[in-house]
Amino acid sequence: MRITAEAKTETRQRILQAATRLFKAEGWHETTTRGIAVGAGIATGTLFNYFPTKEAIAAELIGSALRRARESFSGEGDANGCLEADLFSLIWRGFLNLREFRAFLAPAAETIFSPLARSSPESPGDAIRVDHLEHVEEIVRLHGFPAPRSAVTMQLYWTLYLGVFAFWAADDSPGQEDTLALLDHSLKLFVASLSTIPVSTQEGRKSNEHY
Amino acid sequence: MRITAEAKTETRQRILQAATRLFKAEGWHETTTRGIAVGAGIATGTLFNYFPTKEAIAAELIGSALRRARESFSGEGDANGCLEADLFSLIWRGFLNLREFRAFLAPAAETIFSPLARSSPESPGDAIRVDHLEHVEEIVRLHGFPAPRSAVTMQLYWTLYLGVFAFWAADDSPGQEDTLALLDHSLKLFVASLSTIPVSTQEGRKSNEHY
DNA sequence: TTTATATTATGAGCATGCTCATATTAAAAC
DNA sequence: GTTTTAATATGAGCATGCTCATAATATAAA
Repeated sequence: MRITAEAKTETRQRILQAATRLFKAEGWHETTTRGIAVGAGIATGTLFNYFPTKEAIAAELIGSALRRARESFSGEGDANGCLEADLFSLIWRGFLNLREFRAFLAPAAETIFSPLARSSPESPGDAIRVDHLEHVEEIVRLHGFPAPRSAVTMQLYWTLYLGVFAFWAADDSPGQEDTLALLDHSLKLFVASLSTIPVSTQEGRKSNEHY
Repeated sequence: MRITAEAKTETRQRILQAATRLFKAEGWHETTTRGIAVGAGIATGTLFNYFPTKEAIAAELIGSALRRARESFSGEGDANGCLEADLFSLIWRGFLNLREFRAFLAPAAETIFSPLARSSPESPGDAIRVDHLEHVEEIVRLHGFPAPRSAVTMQLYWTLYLGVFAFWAADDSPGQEDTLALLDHSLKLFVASLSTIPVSTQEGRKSNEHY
């Protein structure tokens, strides 16, 4: 047995498809790795040659959905409003792309990128966080704010983002309008915080002509 | 076998003591329920007559530490600064009381009160969240703000609190000064948000003479 | 074609959180 | 003191995420 590169990516795809189907049909906790393996037509052990953990499978689904959202955001040149509007657009696009996963997302994401989980680079959710934050920083910079590299600032952004994310995952209001309200509110706070940096970590104080 | 009320509370205490010792010595994931049972001198099954889950044991430890912090806060009449200072004092007292658990707190709390975990009343961390939020609302009211019952507002508070909590649990800066900075910043945002409520859920707009 | 090698697939097996049928026992009923 | 009863203790056992020794096989070497 050697390489067979395309056979491997094919198996990988079958795993992701089976996992998607089962997560959506049965839920996160109810779906077993054995079940995914059967669905993909492989043995249990083989599954773990492709993904190190069950979480990593979901992280791949989530990550690629968010990647597509990011690409469509940059691609369509959607970055043309004020900072707040652009961040809103980026985040909301992400939610739209994750919509089909919403039902099982909360319990899955709990383990994948809980703020409590010390995010080590090997954690499946870490790449998602890093990618998202990089894009956000870029957008912030494009709007004339100095790079908000302060650990406090970006920590705060991620906290707010996760809060909105968690709320959205459980929001059954029509059109998720409650999430819209929370996202709106959270972004206002974040943008405001860019101009009101704590005294200890002074930066980003000029070029706040936006507010 | 009947009642023996004091024997039961004694066993309960032994469980909590053994759990504390093991969590601190071995860590959250490394500590097994079997180990706790042995440490408490009971059978594995008996453990689950006292606590429904492993998380519930940790939740009891965390909850009672925070309860003591709350009592010392109210007892000593420490509520005498501005709103921001009082919230700071309450939260920081909580951290001080949790200090001995800090090492294993992050992985434990991840499952106990992740924002992603849809908080059902039967979740072990739900009582902790509810108690804390009630106290915060009371403090906010004492400072002349109308009850911030808006779901958005309190959702936002809890998000910020968890963000600070998570940061604190992993913060190894001297004196946890980075946590101090983040907490300061987060509270400023929350207090500011009390006076800048989103248009859809209008409330809390008057009596903002504090800021 | 045959043999060797590197790589992937396999499923029995492990650890652990938790359950449940059964055993045990302290108090009530007699 | 004996029997009955109801609460509690027990540990074998289950489900599941994941591991690892072994089997299988596609390619390279001979």
